[in-house]
Amino acid sequence: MSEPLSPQYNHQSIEAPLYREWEERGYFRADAGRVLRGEREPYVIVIPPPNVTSVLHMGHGLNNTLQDVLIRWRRMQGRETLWLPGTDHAGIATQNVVERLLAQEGKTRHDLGREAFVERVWEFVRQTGSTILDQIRAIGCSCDWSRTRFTLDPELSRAVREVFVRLYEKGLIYRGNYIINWCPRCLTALSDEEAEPEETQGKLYYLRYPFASAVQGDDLPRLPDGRAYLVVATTRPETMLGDVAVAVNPEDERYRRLIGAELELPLTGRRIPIVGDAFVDPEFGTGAVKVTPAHDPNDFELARRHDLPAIDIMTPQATLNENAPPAFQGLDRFEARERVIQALRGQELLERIEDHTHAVPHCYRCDTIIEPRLSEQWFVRMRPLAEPALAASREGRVRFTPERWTRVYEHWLENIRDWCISRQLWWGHRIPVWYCRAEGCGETIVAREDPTHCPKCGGTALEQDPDVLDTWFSSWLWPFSTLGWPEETDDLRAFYPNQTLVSAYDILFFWIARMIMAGLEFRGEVPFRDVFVTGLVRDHLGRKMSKSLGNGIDPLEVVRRYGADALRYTVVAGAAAGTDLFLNYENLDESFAPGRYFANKIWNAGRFALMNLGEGPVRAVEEVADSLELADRWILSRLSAAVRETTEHLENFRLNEAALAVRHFFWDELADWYLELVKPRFRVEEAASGGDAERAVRSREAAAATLVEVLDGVFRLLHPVMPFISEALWRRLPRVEGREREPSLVVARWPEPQPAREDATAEAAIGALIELVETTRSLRSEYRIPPAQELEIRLLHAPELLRMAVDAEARSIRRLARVSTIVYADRIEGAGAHAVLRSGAELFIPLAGIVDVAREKQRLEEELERLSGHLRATESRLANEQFVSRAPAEVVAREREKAASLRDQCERLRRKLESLTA
RNA sequence: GGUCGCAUAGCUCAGUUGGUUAGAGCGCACGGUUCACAUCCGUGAGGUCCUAGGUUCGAGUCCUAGUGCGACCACCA
Repeated sequence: MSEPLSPQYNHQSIEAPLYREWEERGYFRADAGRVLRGEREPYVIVIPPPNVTSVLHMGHGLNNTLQDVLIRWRRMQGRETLWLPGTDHAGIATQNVVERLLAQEGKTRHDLGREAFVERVWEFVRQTGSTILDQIRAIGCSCDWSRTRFTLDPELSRAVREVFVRLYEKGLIYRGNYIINWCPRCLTALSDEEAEPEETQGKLYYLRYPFASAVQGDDLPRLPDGRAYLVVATTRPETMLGDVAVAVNPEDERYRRLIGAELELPLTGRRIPIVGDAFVDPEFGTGAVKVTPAHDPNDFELARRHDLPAIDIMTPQATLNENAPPAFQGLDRFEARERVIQALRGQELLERIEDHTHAVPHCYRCDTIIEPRLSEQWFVRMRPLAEPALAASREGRVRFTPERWTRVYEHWLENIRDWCISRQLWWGHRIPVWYCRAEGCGETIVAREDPTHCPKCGGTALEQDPDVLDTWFSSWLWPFSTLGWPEETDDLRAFYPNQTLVSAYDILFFWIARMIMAGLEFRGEVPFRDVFVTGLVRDHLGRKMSKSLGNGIDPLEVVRRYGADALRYTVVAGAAAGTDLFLNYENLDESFAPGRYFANKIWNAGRFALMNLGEGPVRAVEEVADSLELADRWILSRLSAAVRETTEHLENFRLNEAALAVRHFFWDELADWYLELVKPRFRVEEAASGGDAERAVRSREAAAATLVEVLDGVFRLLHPVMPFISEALWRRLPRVEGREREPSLVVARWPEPQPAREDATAEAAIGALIELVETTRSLRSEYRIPPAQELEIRLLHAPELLRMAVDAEARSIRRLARVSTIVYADRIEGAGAHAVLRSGAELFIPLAGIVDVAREKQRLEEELERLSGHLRATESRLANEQFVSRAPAEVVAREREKAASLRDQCERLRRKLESLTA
């Protein structure tokens, strides 16, 4: 308690021990019982589970800080608060990481075999699995670590199976042969959301397909050998080897009569028909489309309509297979493209090549170009799940902040497509489907428990589906699977639905929308009432932070250098709701300056206050009410306003404004003015030597009581955003007589506004005082008066409020403005600096010999011009009858007051100018 | 192609239902060894609130059009 505080805030010695203590005392742990007994309202957030192999990046830093602010604030409000942490097994991402490690040993997963490989991944996950969670601890997050979950935990796996079986039984899960997004590197199917379109500069190739037999018509172009041909345009010429038709629009006059004719597919010799289909856009390319059902989703649909076969010409690795002509077999798809073009050109079958920009889908995990591929996969029928999720947002049962995300969400649901959920991976939840291999049986078994025999034929030759589920198939259950579902646990009853979800917009479809669907389907209730959508973290050039660009910022490095609080304040204050946060990775000092400076300021202001307060207990403000001085009443009033503002901002998810409001109060009001104003009152001996010792003691007592009260309040307001520094200083506050204090700010109560302490008189008086000091300083700077030179100031027309403040704070004014004498005067003489204050007073500083008349005159003229401009505008407004009759009364009244005051000020300035000229 | 968002100080952004003389942080300039803090203190410069119309007594804020960015969605091969 009594060790001196260092002038620099040393976060390293403070943060880790405090965090350990909070955790040990169980402050972060939620108690379902208190909710179920009706003792407390719950407040629950589930963390967006980071990938188990990931390391903390600034996106986590931002997102988790925002969650912690909400959680800590609600906890202080007395809610039973649960912030449930955990990690995601991240199917493809994790499998890729371990496969890369194996590759370094020169092995593939196939060398190990499935079982050994999965064990290897588990080993890796056990080793690294808690890294990211420890990093989240380092930024101060108050998660309930006793409830940490992993999407591959047995309980969560059970929920996954339950969901699969229920959906299957309901007919919402089916297996089928469709075109899916295939990653030839990861060797797995992907969902539509996992295929990321990227604008790509490509080519549009115009190919000539000769007619197989003679056709009528002179208008058709002909090859040198006399055969007529049709031109088709494609971006992927290599797929022509799998063409089964050419389609044209039946309305297209150019081609209508050709429907039914046959073409000879070059390089293969196959005969393919020309079909008519309204899908074809006559405007694009030549208006004739090659149809490749096995390698394009549209062609696949078109082929179904026309009963055409699909010819798959590629292997899973996207090399050409045995269905391609021998010359192309084994070639990679892009190499094949070149060869096909060469071959066609050789036969004069390549018409031309154009540049063409189009969106090419890439694997969201490895960025390989997706190959649309025909294969048998499992799907979820989404339409029936989407309807209730749409209704939930339309009826306001789930709300998005910022609101605009509602439309994005609804648009996606309105156009939802079935979800491909099977992945050809080894790491993940195995699909709970078995096939009976018994002769002539072929039963498909979908079961919660592993079956031992076939329920149809009784045979035991069962084979489980080799595929695993999309990793998001477990994440979408996160808000309730983590609470024990499908068991009807206490946690589930107490903490579902959750209250708020905090997530970046890039996983709106992947995760947020699907959670809402799952919550409604399996619990009949939205999983959370509010979705707080955060922005992304970008670098100063606006690029998303990423490993490959090397433009990332390591939050732990920031914590090490400036402390968690500096990091937290910077990101909270810098991230307006829903907008991206820009940070310069090349200059951390600058990027994190707001938090760094503020933390230091808090530390020093706190240190100074504590030094003055000493160790002894102070009296409660209520006990010294009669001794409170103007400044005390002012700061107490301001505190109440700050409490109200901060709370309102938090309630509306304007966390940045909340942070700024606290900063403004702390720095611009408490530190800059109140601390300066009370300084003299803590020098009792000095004050007492003036005569009235008893009065000096009482004044000091009042100041101490107020200071402790205000610091206590502001540390509480500060705590959700800057938990460490606020707690460290708060604990050192002297005891207040007759009051119990909570053991920690973590569990301290959130302050309430105190209307009884709001004091318009004190606010106006101290406000006028501040203006006086600032104007004096400004004149000093304007006239280049040396800082050390003491001034005499004269006040004319000083209103009662200002006199009150000047009398109360004469000593402080002398010090803060370096003024030796303050005189109330009714006239002024001689040269000097002159200003009209908003409070109505006139300030005059005699400066004979320093101020030259010409200069002062010029300044006054400028001032007069400025003021009369405002006056004219105000008067014209008041002259407008419409304004006077229609504007709210208080606005008009305010305008009238303003006009009167401006008129008065202008008048005085004019007189002063006259006297100067005379 | 569709939808949405953004455009305010050198930079990053606030500005909540239209209503005092449009704000903050950083940066910049000038001045400061006042016993909490130079990660500080003081003072200051810097804005036709993208453009053009409109609604209104009143527009940074609402409407329309345009320009420029950005994002998301989408089957033009």
